[in-house]
Amino acid sequence: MDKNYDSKAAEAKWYPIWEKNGYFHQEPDGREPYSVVIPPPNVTGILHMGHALNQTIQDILVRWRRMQGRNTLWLPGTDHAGIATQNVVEKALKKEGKRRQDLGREKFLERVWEWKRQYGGTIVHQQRMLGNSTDWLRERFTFDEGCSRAVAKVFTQLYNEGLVYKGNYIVNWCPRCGTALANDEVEHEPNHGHFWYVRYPVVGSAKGVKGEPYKDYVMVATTRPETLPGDTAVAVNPKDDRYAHLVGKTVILPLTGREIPVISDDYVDREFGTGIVKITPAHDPNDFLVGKRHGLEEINIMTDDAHMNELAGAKYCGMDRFECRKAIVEDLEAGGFLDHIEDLDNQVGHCYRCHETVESRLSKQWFVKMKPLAEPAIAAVKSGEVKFVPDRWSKIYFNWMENIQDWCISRQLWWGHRIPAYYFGDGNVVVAETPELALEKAKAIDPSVTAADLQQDEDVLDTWFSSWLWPFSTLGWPEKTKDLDYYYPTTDLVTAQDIIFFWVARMMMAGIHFMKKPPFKNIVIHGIVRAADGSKMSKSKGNSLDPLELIDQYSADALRFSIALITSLECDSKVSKEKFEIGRNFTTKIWNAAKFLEMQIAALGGVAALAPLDKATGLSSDDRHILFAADLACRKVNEILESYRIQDGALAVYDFFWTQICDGYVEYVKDSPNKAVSVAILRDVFWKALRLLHPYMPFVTEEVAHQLGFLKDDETIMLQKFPEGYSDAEKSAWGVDEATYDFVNAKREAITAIRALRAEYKVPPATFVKVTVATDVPGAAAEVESLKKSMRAESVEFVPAGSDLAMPSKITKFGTVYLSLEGLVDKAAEAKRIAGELAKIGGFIKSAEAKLANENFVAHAPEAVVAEARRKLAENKEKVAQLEKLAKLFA
RNA sequence: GGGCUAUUAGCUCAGUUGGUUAGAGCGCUUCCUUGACAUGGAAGAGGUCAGUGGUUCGAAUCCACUAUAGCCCA
Repeated sequence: MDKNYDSKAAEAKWYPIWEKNGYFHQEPDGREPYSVVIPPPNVTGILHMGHALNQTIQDILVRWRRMQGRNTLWLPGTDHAGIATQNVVEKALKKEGKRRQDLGREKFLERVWEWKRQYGGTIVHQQRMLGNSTDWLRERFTFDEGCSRAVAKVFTQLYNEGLVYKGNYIVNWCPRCGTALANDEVEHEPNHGHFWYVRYPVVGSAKGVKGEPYKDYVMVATTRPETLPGDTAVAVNPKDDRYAHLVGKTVILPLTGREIPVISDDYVDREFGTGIVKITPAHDPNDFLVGKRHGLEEINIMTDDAHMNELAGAKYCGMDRFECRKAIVEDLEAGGFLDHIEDLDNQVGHCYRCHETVESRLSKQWFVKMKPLAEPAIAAVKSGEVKFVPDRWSKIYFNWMENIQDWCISRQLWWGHRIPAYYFGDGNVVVAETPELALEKAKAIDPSVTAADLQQDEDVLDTWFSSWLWPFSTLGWPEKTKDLDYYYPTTDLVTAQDIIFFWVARMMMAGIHFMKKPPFKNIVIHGIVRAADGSKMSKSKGNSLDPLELIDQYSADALRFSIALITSLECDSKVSKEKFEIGRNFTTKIWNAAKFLEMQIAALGGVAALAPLDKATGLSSDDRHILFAADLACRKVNEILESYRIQDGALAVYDFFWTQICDGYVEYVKDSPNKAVSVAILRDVFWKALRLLHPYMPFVTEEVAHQLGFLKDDETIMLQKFPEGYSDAEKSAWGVDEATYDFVNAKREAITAIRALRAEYKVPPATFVKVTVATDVPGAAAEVESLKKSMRAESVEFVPAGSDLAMPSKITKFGTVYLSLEGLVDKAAEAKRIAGELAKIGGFIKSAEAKLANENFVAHAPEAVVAEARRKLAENKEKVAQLEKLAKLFA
């Protein structure tokens, strides 16, 4: 093996081999399936830390299940990201001085597809760098032919069921993207705004002039004065006595002179502002509802790019909305209508794609009726059929599902699934999966209709309208495929909290509605990767880490292992670059330990010289200790991964490999009296450790497994059996039990004690010391050689427990260890040290005695707990007795 | 306004249903380049578990309130 591990070479070598040999791909068979669909990244996207975390978790689970022997599918793909992709191509067009309208719909779409072919593979390529074991043969795209067919079918079916409808409603409108947005595509952000207090004169009252206000008016507080020309009423709360006399009267809308009614509605908050609000049904969702209740006129005063139109009045027509706000405020001021201005912090909606301030706008859009779909989706989680991990996310899910609103699914874009609704004649509409079927339906209404008469809806569907079908459209639905039958429902869905509503909840609804089964059994929600200061990573802030850069610097294995070790499912994680040194250092450690093993095997004359484990006899306590530790680690890791505790699993293998194998057993093997057996054992536990590690660090484990000859050239660690520990028969044959494990731990405690004493007394590292151990622990004396080595002692003598010597000592589970300093003992210092220890133990004894003196404790606590407390107390009392005797020797 | 979460060592985080003298990594201190590894080894310092009150024989863990921080929804 080379002196250093070349991660770049290993990663570049193994991934293509895995992919080419089809290790990621399996076909339906008789085994239990384990299937996962990847949250499809945006096709315009590049790999970020969020993907790295999300996909590392999935790959760990998938590789683990595959090694367990499950038939495993991890299905990759991307989504077509309507707005984002269209924006990218429009930007490129702009450089050529063109708009999409100049090309026309068909040409423009050709351009987008061209772009997709050229650049759409970026993230898919980057995912391979991570080592993802996704089945690339089954890669899908939300806008590919099959997914598009699924979308058309779903839209049609929902329309036929009355769950899709078209209506004139107020929607969130992004004036920059020129399209409607769903409620959850709007991000609300704090804004330092103003409250403008405006006087609306009451009709019939004496009119004033500038500087001499109206004698009778109502005072309206508004945050959006530019919408004033669209007002069609002012409203007060019916319970508000202050204004009861105004209800039914008419007021004059300033600047326009238009007369509008004063109405009463529960929606009005008496405490907010003046308790009187202007009602602008075409420009505010709440006002819209009020308007419907009271039959108010809806006056849309803005264009689709947020400029004022002719209905806003000649003076304002053509102005940008914010420009118009200024102008109207000035005019109100000039006309004596503006009373005063207050500062107000409020929330303003922004487009989640381009961040433009969202406008509420009245327009004709398609909606999905959500309540009927939500009910069974709620029930599936309530009944436990589908579980959230961690469970608390189910509360968030219920909260959203129970207050669900209809979903606006039409988008005024070109890039996306065009709505399969066709118009003809005088307001007729048919909805069908294909133009041909639409024509048939149309002919049923009017036999004279031809294909040329059918006008397809201009709008496309929200990208999420295809993503919500992902778990089954990707498996071939609406065809009845083998894949669909075998892999659906998928087992686990792994995603971050921020798309529970966008995606997870909707997939639940679609899965249940169209497949009659929820799309997955477990929904694993992990945190968000944050910058070191806790802020969100963003390109504009410049605080984001690039996973590809980290891979370049530290290796993919290091990135994966580090991220697994530092993130927990429970909360968001703060990461900084230095964190990835953990994984890199671990990789180095694995490589070096492998080199050691290779050398040991070579020294013995090759693998063939190793004694088979089942015939190994005369195992030492250290041999049995590492076998016990290996057994424990295997059991633990399996159990931990069953409950998705990725972080705990990483810690468990890390500790097993580094502490148990490297710090513990490797040191023993160097001087093992029975090398052939010990190296055989090291080889065995090493191979187990590599397989335990493989889901976390796929590349270095594959490379080392081959270098050490665990695998032939044409084999892969990916498909080896995931270790489960040793059989009871093996363990009993070898004498591997907890008692031996504890015995060696006690021995190591004694070694540490001597090393500590050496350090305290500044014994030079090269100096050999004389050690005495006072102990009754059975088998202790047999460890003399390994103790001599580890303590760097010229001699280790054993005397019966209770033999008090006038030397620096420490009390351990292995016995009391004494370090001979041949008359150089600083008596005062030693007395002080002993006094310190006595004080420490004294505190414990006091509390332990109080505890055991408490009858309630003895009566209520489980027997084992009480027994343990007694044992501890006795042990420490004995320690005190010894320390007191020792103290006398130094007095 | 409604809801969720967090607060444990200088930093980042573990601590599974309440039951040892609360752990890890990084950082820090001291020492060590002996043949796997200085991307390393050995030894060590460092915490009244945010605060207050309660339940309990027993609380970092359960409950209530408070403070601080963050997120989601309206």
